[in-house]
Amino acid sequence: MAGVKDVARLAGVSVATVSRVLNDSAPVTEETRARVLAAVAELGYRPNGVARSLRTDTTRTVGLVIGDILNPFFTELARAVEDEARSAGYSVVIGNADERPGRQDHYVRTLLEQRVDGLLLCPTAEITPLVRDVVRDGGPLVFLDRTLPGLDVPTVRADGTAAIGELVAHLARLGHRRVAFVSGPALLSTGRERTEAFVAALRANGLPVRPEYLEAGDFQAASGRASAARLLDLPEPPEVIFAGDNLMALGALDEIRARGLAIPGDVGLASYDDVPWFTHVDPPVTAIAQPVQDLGRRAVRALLERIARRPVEPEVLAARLVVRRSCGEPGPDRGAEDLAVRPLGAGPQGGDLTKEGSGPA
Amino acid sequence: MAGVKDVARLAGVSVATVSRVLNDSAPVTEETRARVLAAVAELGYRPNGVARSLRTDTTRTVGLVIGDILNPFFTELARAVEDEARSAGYSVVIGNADERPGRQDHYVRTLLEQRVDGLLLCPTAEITPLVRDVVRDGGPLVFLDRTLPGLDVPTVRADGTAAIGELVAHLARLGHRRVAFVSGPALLSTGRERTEAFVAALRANGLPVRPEYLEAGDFQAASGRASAARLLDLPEPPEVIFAGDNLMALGALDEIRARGLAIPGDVGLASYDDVPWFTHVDPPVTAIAQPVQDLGRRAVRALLERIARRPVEPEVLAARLVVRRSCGEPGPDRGAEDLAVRPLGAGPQGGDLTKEGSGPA
DNA sequence: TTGTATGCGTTATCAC
DNA sequence: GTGATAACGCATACAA
Repeated sequence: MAGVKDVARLAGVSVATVSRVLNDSAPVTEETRARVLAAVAELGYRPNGVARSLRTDTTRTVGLVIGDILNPFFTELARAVEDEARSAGYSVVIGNADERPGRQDHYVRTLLEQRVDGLLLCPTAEITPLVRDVVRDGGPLVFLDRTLPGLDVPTVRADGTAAIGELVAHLARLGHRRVAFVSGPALLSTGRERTEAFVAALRANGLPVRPEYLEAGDFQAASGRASAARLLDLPEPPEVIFAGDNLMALGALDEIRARGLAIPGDVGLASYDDVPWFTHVDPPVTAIAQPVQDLGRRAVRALLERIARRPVEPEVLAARLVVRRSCGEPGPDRGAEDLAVRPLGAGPQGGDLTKEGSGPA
Repeated sequence: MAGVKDVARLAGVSVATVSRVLNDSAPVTEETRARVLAAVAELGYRPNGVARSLRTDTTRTVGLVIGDILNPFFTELARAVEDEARSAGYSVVIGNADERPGRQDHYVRTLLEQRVDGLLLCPTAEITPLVRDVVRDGGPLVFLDRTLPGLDVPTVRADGTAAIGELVAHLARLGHRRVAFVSGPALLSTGRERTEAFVAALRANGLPVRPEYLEAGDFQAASGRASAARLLDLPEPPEVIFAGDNLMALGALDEIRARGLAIPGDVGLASYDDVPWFTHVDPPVTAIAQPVQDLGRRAVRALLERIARRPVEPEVLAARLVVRRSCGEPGPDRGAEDLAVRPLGAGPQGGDLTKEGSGPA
């Protein structure tokens, strides 16, 4: 493959001049510039990014380690991160931890060895020694979506406390008293916080807090299904199951369907995370939507600041409740107006409506 | 950051020995090896992959350019590719073309400059000059999911001809005669082939082929919605709309719901691609499932062969029909047994059942 | 078994 | 405005 040398020879200039033209790092005669460009085109020269990175000690690349690439929340997040990074001239290398600390470490290590300029990490449950090391080293690092306890790292995340409060109040208003929650891993901020917010909301609304209604899942569909099964097998099963993320909601849905139960007649369902297909489930699923685009955008901006060695503040965005009809909300069994029909890709946070499904006027 | 030199100095050996220990590329005394490893640990040394790649002319990295990261088909594919690549010691860098030739080229260029060892490309509709160049250069390249006409590149893809034939026969048996198809871009093999198979199947089943029932979409949700709108506005609208991919099916679903139409009463719906939530739509969506895992796995294997400079044959896998109830299939309106409840992540091609939803015995 | 020295392709420093 | 050359961090050919 052709290198700067070949280009230089063909254009009758030095390698230094070629480099100057390619990076316009110094003034060059219009004529020589043309000759160089012609040579580049003729040889089909493609600069060697590896060599360039070695020399400049920068890769114009950031790493993004997500929890689970099959989770629509994370793919939307990845999409947002990529858009923002690209517009800043950075490439994004995605690593899929699959919610496994081992995999996470694999990618963190790989990305670090690839010398990415910065790292966006949605940490898995455990604080691994590697992550601790990386934090200590002080390289550009931003936690996204999740925090880890006791680690001083700038974090961009959403807070669902208020939305969960609204949801529980909403359920209470609908007359429900037995509400169960399938949480994520307690070691994860997103797991712990949602549980705490849920319990607090129960208390605030005068609903009983029953330990057997607090299931511990792992954000994957299978655990949602297993938890739903245990809840439904209880002598006194809950009236509503609130899943801690969209995959566990899918799992719960699987279990409910498999038992031939009706929603919300036999059991209601609500979910943390909103995904496009929730509007097409029968009945449409009441959910809490995170500001995914914003999360991604801000995380990239924060990381770029860190890369520039500037300090950044943690950012906490608010999630919001989207009322549909899976919890026994009043409204027609089927209708046009009460189904959110938002353009896909616009993301859940577009618009300022906080309620859907109020039915025809 | 610490380099081999520092490690060498601390361990009291030469840089060559350090390298030998780290890559065990040559025999080293157990004792010196221990000293080196100790030094590595003490310094928290992380090898510089950039320098290594420059020296060895290999990055142990492959590029994967997908059509759209918000499309579950592609994320499942990416997942499969990553798994297979990782087990072969390769990292995967994902680029999201967003179905735009410009973006595709951006990532192809970036990946090439990053000197990935091989490239997996799901080409967008147009043959761009860049892609033509890359093909001509003859580097390790494999097309995945889609082919481009007139380009001699090894391709791994699924063929839905038989499954589409089955679907149309299925619809004919249900008594439908007016069936419309929303295709992907005609420039894409996946767009063209599905259309051709559809038309051929109509003829084979004695159903009329009406030009106004052939809509041209672009594999994105918005186009599915627009196409559905046009079809439903026809003086004689189709009885069933068959969407060329899952996103256009989602768009069509949006439009149908927005009009307050009943499925399958007012209009039936079928989709190419199967996704987990199709089982939870009301009614569950009849679909054609692609062997996504296999596609990803085989593509990686093919690429590794090309990296090793060995020739590979194109691979064509079969898609299969999954009958549910969105086309007026008989069966209860709701039930446990007729809803596919497959573990998420196992993927649509697990098992050999070709029908779901036959109802209780 | 170990050490020395060269070069990978580029950018940047310094002279001219 | 341009050219010669050192250096980036590592792997390896060759020497010992």
